[in-house]
Amino acid sequence: MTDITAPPEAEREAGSGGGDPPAPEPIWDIIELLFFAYRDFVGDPDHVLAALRFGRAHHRVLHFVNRNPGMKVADLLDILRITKQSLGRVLKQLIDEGYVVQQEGPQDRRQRLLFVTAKGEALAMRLARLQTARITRALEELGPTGHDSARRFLSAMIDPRERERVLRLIGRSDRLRQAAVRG
Amino acid sequence: MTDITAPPEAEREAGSGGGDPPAPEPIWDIIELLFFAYRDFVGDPDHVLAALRFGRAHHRVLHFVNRNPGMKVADLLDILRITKQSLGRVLKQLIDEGYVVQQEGPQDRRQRLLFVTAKGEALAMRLARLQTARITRALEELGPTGHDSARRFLSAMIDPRERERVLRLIGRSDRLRQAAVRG
DNA sequence: CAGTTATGTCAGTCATGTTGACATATTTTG
DNA sequence: CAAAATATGTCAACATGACTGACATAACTG
Repeated sequence: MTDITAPPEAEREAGSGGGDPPAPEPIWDIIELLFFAYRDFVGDPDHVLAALRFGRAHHRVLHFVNRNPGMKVADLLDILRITKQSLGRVLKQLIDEGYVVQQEGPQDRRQRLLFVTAKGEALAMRLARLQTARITRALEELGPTGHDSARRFLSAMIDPRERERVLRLIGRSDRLRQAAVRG
Repeated sequence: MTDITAPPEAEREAGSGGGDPPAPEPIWDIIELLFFAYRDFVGDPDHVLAALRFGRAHHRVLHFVNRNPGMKVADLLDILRITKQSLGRVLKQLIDEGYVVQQEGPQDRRQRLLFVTAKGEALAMRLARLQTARITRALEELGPTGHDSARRFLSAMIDPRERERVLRLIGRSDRLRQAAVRG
């Protein structure tokens, strides 16, 4: 194990004469670790998806539909922050190949509520377990407070404006899926 | 602050009868937080880059050249894991617009060692400071061990096979840039 | 009924990745 | 030294997943 624990920390170059405030050194380690960690994190599912002729865009859609059964198309667009045209293409493929189904909204019949099929859930869970394996391995290295630290760090990295919304989404999804399992 | 600290943790559904091992519930919170956190993290630079008609690909190249002055094209390809054709396109633009320069290798004259210009460094630093601002804000919420926790978590998320290499790269880049500043 | 909303679709463009083939200069090797 | 290997660049074609703009349909709402 290299010296991960020894902070390089940016020996604040002793601000010599005067002039402008010396502009603190960027936090290079976190910036670069995020790049490499995220690449590996999304790389796991990529291989499985490639075999099915799917890409990351399909994964994102499948993931959030699996997590939020019965969600509206508009909500999905809002979460993913893409246009309906972009969503349309991948959603159509997921529907055509039997991973997702749409169902008329019971109150508002304009809505096409989204659900994963058994096949869709199986794939979503398979991909989630791949990513979970990596996360579990990582958290085990960090001791009992690891999960909490990671969660707090990542939450804090989200725009304050949307943080609430995201945390609410994550919590709500948990309850939704529980209900779907029991129902 | 919502209940970030209360682990939803996946009430391991008490494995009823028997059959297959019940396949533990995925770690949904970290999976989704990574998605949202990373999106915001790369979103900051995107706005600045868009104004210059650059994209993320340009950012990555500029970043690593700034961090590793004098690096070989082959090393950059290896870090980014893209093809030379993909690199070529964005690198050419960065060179044409005066952000990066190439210099013949002193030992091996086939090599085109890469350096940022003053203009290139200014942009790279500006983007890094944007990301650093977000990271700083996040780490401040986590107390004194925040930086270390985050670093250890992200390191652990990287493939064990390449972790060493990445950590060495990060450490070496710090020293290289220090030398370039003093030199 | 008129206007708004939820969704879908067609067409064109852009950014960024890919393969495959080939070119050029330089170093290394038999 | 000639031949092979290496470092880099470039052309062409293609895939994915974003985008904008325009338009269509059905259903809800006032």
